[in-house]
Amino acid sequence: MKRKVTLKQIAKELDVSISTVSKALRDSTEISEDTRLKVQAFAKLYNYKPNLIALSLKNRKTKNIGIIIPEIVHHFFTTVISGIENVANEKGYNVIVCLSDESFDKEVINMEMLANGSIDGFIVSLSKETQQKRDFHHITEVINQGMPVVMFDRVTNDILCDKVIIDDNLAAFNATQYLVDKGFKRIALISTVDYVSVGKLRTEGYLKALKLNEIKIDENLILKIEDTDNFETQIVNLIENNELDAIFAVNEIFAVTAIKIASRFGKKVPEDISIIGFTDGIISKYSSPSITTVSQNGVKMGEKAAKMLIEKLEIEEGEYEEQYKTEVIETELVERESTI
Amino acid sequence: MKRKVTLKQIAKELDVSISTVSKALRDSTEISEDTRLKVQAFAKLYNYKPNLIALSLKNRKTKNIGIIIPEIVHHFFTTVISGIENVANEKGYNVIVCLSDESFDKEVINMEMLANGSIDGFIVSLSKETQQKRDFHHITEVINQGMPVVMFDRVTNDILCDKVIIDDNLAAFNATQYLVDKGFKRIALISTVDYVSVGKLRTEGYLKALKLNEIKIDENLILKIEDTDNFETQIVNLIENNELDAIFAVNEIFAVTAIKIASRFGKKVPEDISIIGFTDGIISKYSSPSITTVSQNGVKMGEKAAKMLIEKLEIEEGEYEEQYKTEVIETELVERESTI
DNA sequence: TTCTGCTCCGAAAACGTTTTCGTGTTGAAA
DNA sequence: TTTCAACACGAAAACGTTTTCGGAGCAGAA
Repeated sequence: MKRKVTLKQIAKELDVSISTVSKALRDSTEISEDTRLKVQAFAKLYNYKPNLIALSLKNRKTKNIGIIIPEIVHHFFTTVISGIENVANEKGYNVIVCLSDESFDKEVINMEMLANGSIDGFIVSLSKETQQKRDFHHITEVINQGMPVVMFDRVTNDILCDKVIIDDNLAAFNATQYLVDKGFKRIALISTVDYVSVGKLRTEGYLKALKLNEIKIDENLILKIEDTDNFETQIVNLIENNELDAIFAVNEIFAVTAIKIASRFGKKVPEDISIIGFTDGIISKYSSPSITTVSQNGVKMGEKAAKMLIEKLEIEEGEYEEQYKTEVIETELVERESTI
Repeated sequence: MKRKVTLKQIAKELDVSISTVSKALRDSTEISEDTRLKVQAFAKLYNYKPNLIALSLKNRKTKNIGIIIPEIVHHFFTTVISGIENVANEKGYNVIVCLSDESFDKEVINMEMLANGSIDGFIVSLSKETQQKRDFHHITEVINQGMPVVMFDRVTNDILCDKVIIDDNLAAFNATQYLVDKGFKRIALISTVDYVSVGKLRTEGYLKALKLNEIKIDENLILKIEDTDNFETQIVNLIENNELDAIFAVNEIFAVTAIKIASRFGKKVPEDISIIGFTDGIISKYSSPSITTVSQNGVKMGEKAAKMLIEKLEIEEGEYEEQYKTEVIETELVERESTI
């Protein structure tokens, strides 16, 4: 068990100073070729690698990016992480992942933890609880400390920073319009409660499409699911008690559950009822019938977010110009078997 | 934009020495109550938090755990991460995630990167390429440096370290036996190539069950899928050209695909053919029919791995006893709709 | 008065780097 | 012989902590 070798040890061994070793390894012209080669050979032999913690302390840069997301067992978020990793890795950054578990407190604790030197910048998607409380002091705090933050997907207008989102409103509008174009009139919506930003926006898009096409809005066809506890029975009620042409669900789980329940009531998908989901995840792809869905392209979101963050990090050097952008990732309707 | 306050600044402001501030904040008896309270009040006011990088350097402990996995867009691995996070968080550790993308080189680079001070220990699941090359020098190297490593799921006997696995052989045996008990004779296996450790073990379990029950082994019923490219057509061949009672697939994707293809050939699941998968992920749960599967409990694996690692980390202080354990997480057959 | 012991605090080292600023030695130019 | 630049290297500071050790000041005892 040989501990990692340090500059000091090399210096001692070769009977030169630490500074000489450091300079030799960085090919400084201050050092004669003789000693330079000697040092480099020795370093290579002992597999010297600079200690990154020491470098972090010296440079006040960690080359780490902190990610705070509500959940990791969630296909969309993993695709985002994957995208972030792609570009982070390429630019020499590591990724520290923290889960808020949809809890405000954990989100705060994790952020404060990471903010104390462990990372150079944040990529965040807000927890449900945070969105509900509308308390963002932990975010503003790190921003005030000069640490760049990029928010994605679950964002808020109360914070000024870079953001990467999809146009949830438009995507929902397009999905609904797609159903309208197929001639459906009784289109149900399975959404989440309004304090989840994306749920609200998607609901608005749905409503807009109906209004534009002069379809009467029937409140009975709009389901806002509070929590994932007993959402099945709520969907049962929706399908059992209403005549439906089509359903637009704001996520995969709701969509696939709707399919199951529909077929339980003898309604075949897509023959009797068409269903569109949201998020092009594993479920949509492998469900039978496979699900027509709004693809968010999490990888692209992650890549974009990481690019924006790293750009800020590397610029920060010079004068900082407080210019915040909001990037909108285009969505796409992936047509599969769950719609006519 | 106010930068984070340091001990030095507090010391200057209150006109005491840095050591006094440090001691006061740590409630040392060396400091009079007067100055102690004064310092603490000031620190609280300016929201002082110790810089973790400086602490890492001083203590030679980062309180970070490095995770290296082949893929993150993979339900099983995310559940493992989730489990690791659970206990890591509780014990005050952060988690740095790196993806090898199933590539040997990326695995090596990531490990070397993290080994240079960023973390205290590793939790690793080997990439396919690494398993194929059987080159584990990067692992032995960090172990030799005194850095604890815990491997999970995709492990190797060539390395001595703590491991967390499931009994793939037994699990596969049980699943196969379950099918035999239902009276099936012509049971197909959809597995991966042998160099993937778990694929090999599961194949062995399948064979063992057949032998034990004196069922003739038909090589035509055994599919070893090399890569995820055109596995569909291979499964088509299997189902089209053979009379099958049942299928045992070594992962969810293979299982759900088999279901789809079977029904494409007019064979209903489970009436005409029973199917068992592996990994109790989202697909198995939401597929229709939902899939009977071997549940690995990734969360538990992650928790166990993290516990073992942290235990090693906190003991390491005293004398190190080279005692390596291999924990076996029990599996469970989750019965659903895809079997009679 | 001198010694002992206690209270309270500061200097300095250490963790592993990088970098600035000397400084001693050489050789050549004046 | 003196001066000066070039060369090669080292000392030290800095990043932000913690901790050891030493010491100043003071009170009480001898």
